[in-house]
Amino acid sequence: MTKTEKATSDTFRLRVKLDLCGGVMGPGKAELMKKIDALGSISAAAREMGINYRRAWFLLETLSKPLGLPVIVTEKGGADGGGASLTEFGRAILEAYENCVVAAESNTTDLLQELRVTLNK
Amino acid sequence: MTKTEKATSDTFRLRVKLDLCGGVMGPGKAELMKKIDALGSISAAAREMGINYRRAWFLLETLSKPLGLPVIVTEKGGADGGGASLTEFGRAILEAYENCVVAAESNTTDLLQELRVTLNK
DNA sequence: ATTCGTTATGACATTATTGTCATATCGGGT
DNA sequence: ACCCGATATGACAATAATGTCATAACGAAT
Repeated sequence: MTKTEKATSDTFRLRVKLDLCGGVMGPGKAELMKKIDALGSISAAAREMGINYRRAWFLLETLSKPLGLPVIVTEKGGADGGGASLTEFGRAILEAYENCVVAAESNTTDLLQELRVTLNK
Repeated sequence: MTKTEKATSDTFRLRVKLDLCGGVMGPGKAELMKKIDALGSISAAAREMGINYRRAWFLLETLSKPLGLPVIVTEKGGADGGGASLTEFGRAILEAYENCVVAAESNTTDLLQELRVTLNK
């Protein structure tokens, strides 16, 4: 498995993205934002996810820009070097995304089960 | 807008993909399969979708291969040059996908509406 | 035998996405 | 004054996804 290859599970999965006027929220950005919320910095979140800071920053940028509002607020320097936390707005769309995922999955698990039976998988 | 740029609507959208053991079913492949079902050939379906035959064929391949079963059955030559139609299996996963989309959307429209209000969009 | 529209691939070009490296700035602590 | 760990970007490399062009095989109809 190459370094960038996605680990596709051998099970059936529903994958949900939220397209908010061009700012797309998917599982990756959701995870990133959750980790920022928990860890207080982009760097730490990126490290835990195995992506570099540059990319993490870029993901947040591509989410915020089309919407015209920042999903995080940041500070530079200081004792701990700085940090980042979610804006109220950022938290709102994160929550909305997670709710969507739950709602979507709760209504499709039985459909997936049916299909699994059909395919003997 | 470049030729390959996706036309992102300025509304909120839920996008659903079905990962079936690595064979991924999304809106593009679903549309393709529906058109094949309606038109009886990959070529015609591809034309209507604005993609070339090569790509259409490739999409079906990437869906079938990980699952180990063909989603279409084809024939070459003959009066009309040949054609393609969905297998029972192909029809099953197409239906499952569409059901998933409906189910997912029906439970998330109000969440999206809430978010839309929050963002004044 | 030739034409026609299709399936089926190979080979390559172009574009998009993702990853890497480098550099600057910030501000408290030592 | 310097170090540290963070934000913030630029510039480029590497990989993945998509598009384009070419070619062959097929089989009924003419």
